[in-house]
Amino acid sequence: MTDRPIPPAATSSDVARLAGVSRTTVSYVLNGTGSARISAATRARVREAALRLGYVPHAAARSLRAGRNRMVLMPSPSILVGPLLGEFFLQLHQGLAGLGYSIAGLGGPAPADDTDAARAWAELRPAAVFSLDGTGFSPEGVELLRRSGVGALVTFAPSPVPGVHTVLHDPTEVGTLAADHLLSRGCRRLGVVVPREPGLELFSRPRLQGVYATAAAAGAHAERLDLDYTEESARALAARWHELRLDGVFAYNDEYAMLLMRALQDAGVDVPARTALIGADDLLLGRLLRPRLSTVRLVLPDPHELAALIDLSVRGEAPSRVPEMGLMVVRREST
Amino acid sequence: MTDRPIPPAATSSDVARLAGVSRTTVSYVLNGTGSARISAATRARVREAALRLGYVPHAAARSLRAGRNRMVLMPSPSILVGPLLGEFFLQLHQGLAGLGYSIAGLGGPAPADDTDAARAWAELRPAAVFSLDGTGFSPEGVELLRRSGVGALVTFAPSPVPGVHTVLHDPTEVGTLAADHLLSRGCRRLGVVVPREPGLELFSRPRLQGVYATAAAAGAHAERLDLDYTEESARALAARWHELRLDGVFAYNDEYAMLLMRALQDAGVDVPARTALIGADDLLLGRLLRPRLSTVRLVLPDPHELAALIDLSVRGEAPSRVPEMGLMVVRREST
DNA sequence: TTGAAAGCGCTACCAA
DNA sequence: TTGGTAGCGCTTTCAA
Repeated sequence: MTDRPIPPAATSSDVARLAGVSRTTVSYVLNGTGSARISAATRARVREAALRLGYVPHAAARSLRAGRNRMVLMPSPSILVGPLLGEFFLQLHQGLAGLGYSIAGLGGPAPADDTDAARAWAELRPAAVFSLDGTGFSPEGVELLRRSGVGALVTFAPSPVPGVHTVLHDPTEVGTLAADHLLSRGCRRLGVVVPREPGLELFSRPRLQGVYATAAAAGAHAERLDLDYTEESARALAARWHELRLDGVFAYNDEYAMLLMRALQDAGVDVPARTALIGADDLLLGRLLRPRLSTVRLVLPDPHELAALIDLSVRGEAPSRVPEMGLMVVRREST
Repeated sequence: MTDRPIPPAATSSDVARLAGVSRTTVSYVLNGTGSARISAATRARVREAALRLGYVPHAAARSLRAGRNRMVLMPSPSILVGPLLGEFFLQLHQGLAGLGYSIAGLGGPAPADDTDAARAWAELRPAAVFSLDGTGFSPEGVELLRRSGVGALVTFAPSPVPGVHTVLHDPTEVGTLAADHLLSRGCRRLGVVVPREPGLELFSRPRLQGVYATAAAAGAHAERLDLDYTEESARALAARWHELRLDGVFAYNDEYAMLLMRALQDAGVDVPARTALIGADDLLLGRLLRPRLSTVRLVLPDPHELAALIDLSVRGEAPSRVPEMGLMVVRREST
């Protein structure tokens, strides 16, 4: 890190002075607002001056004056970046938060401080907030954000969240599809692998519920199998396999499915003959397992459609429809 | 989405009016600045009014006035969130960018618009920018950000980036360690699996170089094996295995290693007897393979130390030292 | 074709 | 203990 003293940031006044024009003119030229009315020579002088000074407009001042903002906030749960980096970011956030900083980007806050999160975002007066896992969108959070003039709130959720554009995705349905599939393969005693990792409960619980409901409706048995993301835990589970007498298992996702499959095979349990196994998320690794892993695949909505929706909503128009998330069972060899 | 009209955001003037005090007093109370000098009764009235109005301070106005900001920007490459979501976010970004929005959060811009990215961040006048993969930290970008008053720039890189707090991590070293390990296991003809995915080149190329250099120094052979993240590609590679006559392979990471191991085993190539195989990143899945996968493990720096460093740097003090990233070979059964 | 000036919401200096 | 007020950097209306 060089410690050469840094010149203070150039303002539009500095640019104006160097170019020998008024701030008005600078603004017109740089924003192309009244450009047609400014002579080419002046335009060139202003541009040159801006470049020379390394001028960068001050977003805060601009949005303060404009009364609005073109920033879209996309906070994200640390689970999305995997356990190693996720943990790192989470702790980094905590450290910075403790020092009084707010963070825009990876590894969002714990779901605990829900309306705190909303408040932090509201302070930034963004045009939109896209909270993947719904953090910050409690009723109070939504109220707060809307009253702060945030134009569009978007999330993924099983049922419409009031005041929020909800991309419908019912995690229950993942469990339902998996259970339906297992039942159609003749299974009558189902197990559901549920991760013990705390952050995942939000996703795992509904998947479990889906299996329960479907099994109950078909008069089949279903039970929950808690699992740590470790070999030991999987081994312990596999050791109990005889007494469990399960003929079909839905694992939270393909990684947990792989974990269990390995343990079952090591314990001499044949998949799928003895126990059928299906995962979720359709990771490549599922195709590399032997037997190849059946899975429930998620189909994300069209990003461009979503972008257009956000824009529409920010501009105060009511979008006609919100895209949905799709699901499909991919049958391979493990079921 | 309810379409109930939203009241305009409350300002500190609104709070002052409702509480029957001046804006000064509101500011003092809410920020605890001169709190000691404000009567408890007044404090309570102000707090009550703020709550009733759902008042949220306007970060832009505040940082404009204060001349500084407490925001840390952590843009992130979409690779980090996996291929499915990564692709989704990347396209969402593009869509929004096309509509004139700037995005803070997941799935940053392509490395192409490097100084564009820096300019976008500079406009926000954040206290710090932590760019994991160094995007935006070209010499021009750094200059731009520093001149815009950004207090701390942090990144991971193999050698100190001028003007940036660099958490030293030499990806070359990953290749070096892997190659050293393979050589120590008696391998003389090394292969290096390099992903064809474009975003990964930044990381894969140095790892390859590390192997080349180490092999050359030991008088051993090393060659590059391009691989798509698909089964077909791995199968095709395995089919050429006889002619390649390699006795040791370093795969870009554990996932690619798993991909190759599967293909090799399907082709009847014994690992490690015929060819030793080592991955990187120490993912759980490596421990689930048979044989268990050897790997090069990354040891991230202490997040709290990093947070403290950022704070120090923002406050204009020169931190004594920047934490480093560590590496270690984890030997299992595949080598 | 260009400039002067008001004002966005907030904080902090100075006065009362 | 509290209030008046200036000014952060920018855009935009109105006037020249």
